[in-house]
Formats: sequence, C-alpha cells, structure tokens
Amino acid sequence: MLVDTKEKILDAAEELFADQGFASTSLRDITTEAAVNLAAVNYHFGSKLDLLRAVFARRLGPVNAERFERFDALEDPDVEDVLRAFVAPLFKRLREPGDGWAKFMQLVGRTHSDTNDEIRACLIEQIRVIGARFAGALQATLPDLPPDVFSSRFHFFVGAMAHTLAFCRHQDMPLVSSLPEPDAILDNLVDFAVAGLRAPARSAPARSAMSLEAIK
Amino acid sequence: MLVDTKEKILDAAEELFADQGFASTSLRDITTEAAVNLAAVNYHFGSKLDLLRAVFARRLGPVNAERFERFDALEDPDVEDVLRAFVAPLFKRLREPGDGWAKFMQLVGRTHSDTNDEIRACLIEQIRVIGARFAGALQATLPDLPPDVFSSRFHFFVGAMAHTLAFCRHQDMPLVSSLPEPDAILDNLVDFAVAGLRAPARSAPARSAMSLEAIK
DNA sequence: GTCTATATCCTGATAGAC
DNA sequence: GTCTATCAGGATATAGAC
Repeated sequence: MLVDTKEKILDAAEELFADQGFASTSLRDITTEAAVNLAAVNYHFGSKLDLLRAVFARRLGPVNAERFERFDALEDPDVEDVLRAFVAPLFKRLREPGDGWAKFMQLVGRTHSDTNDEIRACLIEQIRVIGARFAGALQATLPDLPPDVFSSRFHFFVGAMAHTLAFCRHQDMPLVSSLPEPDAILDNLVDFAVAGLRAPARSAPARSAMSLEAIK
Repeated sequence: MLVDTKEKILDAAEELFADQGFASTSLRDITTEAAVNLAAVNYHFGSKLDLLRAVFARRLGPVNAERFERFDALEDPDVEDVLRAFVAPLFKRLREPGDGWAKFMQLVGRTHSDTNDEIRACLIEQIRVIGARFAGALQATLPDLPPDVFSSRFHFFVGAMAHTLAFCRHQDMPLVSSLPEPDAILDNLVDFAVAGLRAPARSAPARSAMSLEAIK
C-alpha cells in the first residue's frame, strides 16, 4: 500500500513531534513507530523539514479553508465574531474522536514559539495569509485603538492562544490543578481576549506622535 | 583568567541559545564565539544542559529575589499590583544598557514553550516557586472567579507574557508593523491582562458541579 | 515502492599532556 | 585551568539491489 505508508508516516511524525519535539525526534523514531522503512521518509517527503510541512498542511488545509469561509461570511462583525471565526475552526476539531487533533494542536502551539527559525517557518508560512486577514479584520473592529496598542494586544492574544494549544493536552500543568473542557476553554479564551482587546487605551504619557494622531 | 572564561561562555551561550535555539546550537558554536577551548564548557559546567541552567540562574536569581521582595511588600493588592510585582522586575531590566537582557528574555520566552521537556524543565524549575506564589496572590485578588475559569485565564496571561518575551526583540514580526517601547509594552500587557482577568464570568451552562459550588 | 547497507557528517563528552 | 586529540554514538540522506 503506497498511500497508507505516507499516512502512517504522517501519523507517527505528528505524534512524536508533539510529544518529544521536532529536533528530539529522529527519522528512525518515526519509521519505527510507523512500522515502515527508514528510506520511505525521504522517498515520500524528501526531507525531515518537508515532512514537518506535510504534517501541518494535512490538517491546516481544511482548517484554514473554513476560516476563510467564515471571514467571507462576516457582516459588520464585532470583536468576538472575528475571534471566533479564527479560533473556532481549529478548536471545534477537539470534539472529533481520537486524540489526533489534540496532538496536532499541541504541535502547532509549541512550534509557534520554537527556538529554531527554520522549524518555526514551516508553520508560519502556512498561517501567514489567513493570519494577516485575521489581524486586519480584528483591527477593523477596534477603530479607536491606537495602532501600536492594537499591535501589542494582538500579540498578547496570539501568545495566549499558542500557549493554550501547546498545553491543553498536558497532564502536569506546573502551577494549577486542572483544565476545563475544550468548549469551555474556547469560551474562556474568547471572554478573556474580548475584554483585553476592548480595554480603554491608556492616556499615554509617552506615546508617539503618529499614534496620537491615529487616535484623532 | 578563570572567572572570565565562565562569563564569556555564559554570554556566548545566552546569545546563541536565544538566536538559534538550544538544540541547534552546538558547544563548538559557543566556544568559538566565546574564543575559549571546547573542553572548558564541560570543565566549568559539566554538561550542555547544566550550562543552560547556569544561563538562567545568572539573571533569574536577582529577578526572582526582587519579585519575592515585592510580593512581601504587597498590602491588600488589586489585580494590577500583583501583575506588576511579577512582571516589572524582569521588564525593567530592558532599560539597562546593552542587549544582554533582551536576549535573555527572548531565550526565556522561547524556552518556556520548548518542544523538549528536558530543556523546558531547566527554566521551569527556576520559576516554579515564585510562579506558585504569583498564581496564589493573583487568585486572591479575584475571589469571585470560578477556579477553573481563573486557571484558564492565568494560562492565557502566561502565554501572552511568554510570547511577548520571546518576540519583543524580533525585527520581522510577521503580521504587524512595529512594536512600541519596553515601558509601553509592559503597560499594554498589564492593561490587557487586567481587563481579561476581571471580565465577568460566563453564566456557564456546562460548568462542572464543583466549580458552581466554588461560585457559591 | 520498498528494502539493505552505508556514506558523510556532526554531536557531546573525555582522557591525558602541559 | 587550559589545551589537543579523540572516542563513541547518532543524525540525515542516498545508492543500488530487488
């Protein structure tokens, strides 16, 4: 079976990358777990980095397609509408059977802050376009926020989301006891982000002239 | 000079770990950059992981000491007081000359979400105690928040902070133009987090019995 | 397409002279 | 404390038989 070999490699790579990290997982680990030959990875994918790209593309393809559909359907959205259009298409996959999506989301969250730029780029290049659309749509719902303040707050939200993805599957959270259900996590994230993004802008004693101009 | 060799290794390791990541930086990279002999790393630090621990300990020691002092001095604090007691002792170091602290903060932010548990543990073990105190003090300022909601929101804040640390030194932010000054970043983070943490709790249609009980 | 065998390189760590 | 030289192992990638 040729197509099965590719899928078996993708499944094993996804799980091992999520559990041990990309750099700490060898191709031997993957082919052993998948019960395929070592050389099959290079035959089907070309390189280890291309395998990582394929892992992201398999699940991010449908997710990003749904995100675009939801953005297209938005009419005069508020902050929460835009946030949910971006986040829900990913989080709702947690309701599917098996833990494949949970592992994938952990991998996404961790790779997003990876220390190695080459590895991080494999993910970033697949969310750059949808991410730009998301940022633009979100900023449009916050017209009174100075651009640099929006910029900061947008990154706070991205960080909160990435961290949630990276650790929502984690058993041993260091500082707290336990985490709520997937749907509750999404609701909590949206509530938190909506309030944070809509907080009144500081009177800004040391804000730049350009930003002050943007306030009008 | 013996003490200088240790410092030179620490400086080079900090910079290279922050720029390329721990796994992608070899001891040869470090000793070349530091202009010391390869064997000096194992002589002075024992292993590569122990070197990483030493990099964290050097700067986190004074920062955490100041955090404890500020927590001890708190009297009937609100959410913002607790947040600043934890965050300010680190962020204020950005005002010191040179970019050593900026590199260090980037390393902290990235290591916090590292895909490899062994690497992440080198950092976590040095912030576990102060982190637990921070979480406890913060929760005390939000007595009306159900514990599981607080738990989620606390992690959102941690993610926002880690992401900010990891990328505040980054030139090429993918989605936005530029980032404001260090002091403004801290103010923005605090404003965002205070609003997010104090957002009213959702009426909770599917909350667990224990959490409902905690609301009382 | 799948497999074995291997090329080529780089890693962290160390032994032992100075 | 510092250095040279090297060990032992693991990595990715590939050549070539089947």
